[in-house]
Amino acid sequence: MDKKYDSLNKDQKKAVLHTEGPLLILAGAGSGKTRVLTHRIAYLIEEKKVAPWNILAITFTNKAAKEMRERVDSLVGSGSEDIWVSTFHSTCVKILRRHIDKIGYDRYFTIYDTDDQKKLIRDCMKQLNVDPKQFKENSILSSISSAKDKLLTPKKFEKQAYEYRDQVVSKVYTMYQDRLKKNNALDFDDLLVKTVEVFRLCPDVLSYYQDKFRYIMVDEYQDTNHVQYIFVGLLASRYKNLCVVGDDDQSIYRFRGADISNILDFEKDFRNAEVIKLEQNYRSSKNILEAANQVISNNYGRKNKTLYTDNESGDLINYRCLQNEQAEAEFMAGEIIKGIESEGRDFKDYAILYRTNAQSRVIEERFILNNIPYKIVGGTSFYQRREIKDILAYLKTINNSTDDIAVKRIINVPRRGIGTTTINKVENYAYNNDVNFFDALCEVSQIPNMTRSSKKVGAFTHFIKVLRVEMATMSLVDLTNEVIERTGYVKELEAEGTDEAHGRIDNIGELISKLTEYENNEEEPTLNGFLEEVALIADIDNYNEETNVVVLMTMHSAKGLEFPCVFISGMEDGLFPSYMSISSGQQEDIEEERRLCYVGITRAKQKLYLLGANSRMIRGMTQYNQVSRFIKEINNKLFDLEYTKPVQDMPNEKTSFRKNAHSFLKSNPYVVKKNANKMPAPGNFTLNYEVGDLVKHMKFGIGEVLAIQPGGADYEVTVNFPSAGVKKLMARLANLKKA
DNA sequence: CGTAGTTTTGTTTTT
DNA sequence: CAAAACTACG
Repeated sequence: MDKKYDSLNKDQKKAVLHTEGPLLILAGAGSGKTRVLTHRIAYLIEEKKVAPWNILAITFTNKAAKEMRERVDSLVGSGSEDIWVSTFHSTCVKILRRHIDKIGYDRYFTIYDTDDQKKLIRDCMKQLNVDPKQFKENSILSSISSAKDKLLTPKKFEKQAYEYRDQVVSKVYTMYQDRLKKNNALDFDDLLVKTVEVFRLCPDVLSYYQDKFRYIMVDEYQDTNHVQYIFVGLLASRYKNLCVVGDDDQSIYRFRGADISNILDFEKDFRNAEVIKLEQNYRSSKNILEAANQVISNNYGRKNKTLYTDNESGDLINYRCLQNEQAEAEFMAGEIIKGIESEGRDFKDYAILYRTNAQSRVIEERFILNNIPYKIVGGTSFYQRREIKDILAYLKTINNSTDDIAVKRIINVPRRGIGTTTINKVENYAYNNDVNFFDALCEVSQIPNMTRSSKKVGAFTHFIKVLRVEMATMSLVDLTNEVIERTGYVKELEAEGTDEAHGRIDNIGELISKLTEYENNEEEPTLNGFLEEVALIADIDNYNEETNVVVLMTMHSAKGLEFPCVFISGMEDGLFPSYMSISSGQQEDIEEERRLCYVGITRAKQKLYLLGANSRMIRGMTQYNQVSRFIKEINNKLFDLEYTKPVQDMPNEKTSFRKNAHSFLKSNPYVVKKNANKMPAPGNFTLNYEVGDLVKHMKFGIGEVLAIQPGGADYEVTVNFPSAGVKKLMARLANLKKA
């Protein structure tokens, strides 16, 4: 056997060599599970002589899939391109593109994202006269989605809808599903549901894939939902060479239907399943790992395992409660600068993790001010931007005119004088004659009282039809440029002339380059193929750890990643754990948050900061939160108390019952008070300018110094720039030169 | 039909 | 605090 397998530890090796029959690998955080998976695939191909095309590996993100393929490549040399390594969703799309016609769908279906789903649901509610005040589309959407997860068809759902609300949902669900089919569209849940449907209705198709995928591996098994569980079960039922990898402590997608019992009951589902635990952590320092273990030990119903590491104890954990979210951001910026200047760190060594995407804003503002390069992963992603969705809607309309949602999106964008009254008339006509929206538009002359707008509608449908013909002889980039040109989309933005409009134009340029990239990389680039790729992409897929920038993301997005230094921002009750999880009163909700905390902590290799703010602006309201309960679950011996300085002024008496970091630590027996009040000196450098001087800044140009204040290890300099206004800068970062 | 101005609403997390 | 939804007017 090749010596590359010798680098594995005993348990890892056991997992690699166990190739036949069901296998559950309980892989703790940082225990090298990706190494195990890649080596296992290599072993199957090299030593067991399994054909690469007989292997299916399912990962959580496209990024993970790509990485896995690359790593297998470097282990086995070649052949990895024939392995199916992809996410659940892309795997299903691949299967459905070949076989969905067997259950009465068109193989060129489009994929609806959450935005599209919401619009369609709203249309259905309108049609059914469901009061949107009484029934929120979001809650209806999540009911429908969870019904699909459980493989409840509209018919089955109707049968068990006893309550009034369920009956309403049932009506909407039935119509929604019907409209999806008419639009020749599938939503995310459908990708799984329809694949299972194909498998169940067409035994020959199922049989083909069972035989093809003799060896199946599923990563992040703790986050699979019911359909995914059924999907895997169906595929693996013939050979039973199913290897699932997961960690029940890292199950963080319950809100999306993930069912933790899939992993907890694996041994029941597959008798004689082998179970291997990977408990040695190679990632984090002892202190960090111990903190993580302490937090997670407060959960019930876990698989019994304890992570250990041979790594050094490392630094203590830096827990701090700052005055407000601005101070929190400022502190992070300062620490990063310090690390770069005095510890030789790079920007890319740092990750900032938070509970909610909204928290990124303040941090982003601070980083811009301090010239810290950063990248935000998640939130409103590129493909969710209005201008991008608009252009894509044109492409979708050209690609598939039955996609009502896309057509409606662009029918009057840019304005061409087709307003709500016209649209309503066309909509009614479409509904009454059971045709698609675009077809109705084409038959505009049949619709009564439409003399005025029929000309404009005709021009629009003609435009689309022309492009549809031209498409055959054009590249995708040319087609898109043609759309932009002939609609005057960019021209209109130029006329606006605002910063925002220019940003949108830049984004459209970015879309063009993504199209170019797609056309260059793909052997057979098609419009449909591009739209599919776009639909299934997640923001994390574009994250590149090589780029030397600080990365900001939610703890959910950070799963599977690791960084030398990690900040977790917003360690406050009500934010993390979230208000929702506290107020629901359900133990499970808090436990899920705790698992998320465990995920967050275990991302750190060397240095961990847990930060909170005394007050924080949330949705326009200032909130005073208590210290997160998760902080209290960590033994104070692990905190670097030297840096846990007290929060001085409380905002007012009303909030005095809330514990701040200081009073908590004071009342805690573990606390050894050590220089608790000492502020770090302003550092060993001096400023060569003073108040009243003119200074020069890289970005803002020349300005006048209004004030200089010592703050932490640095000076905060207030400068009035004629071009940019008054800015507060950290002296170390701003690199101001006397002018 | 389009616009500007006003009111309401919402936030966990995402393939 | 924003974005979305609504309202009133030309």
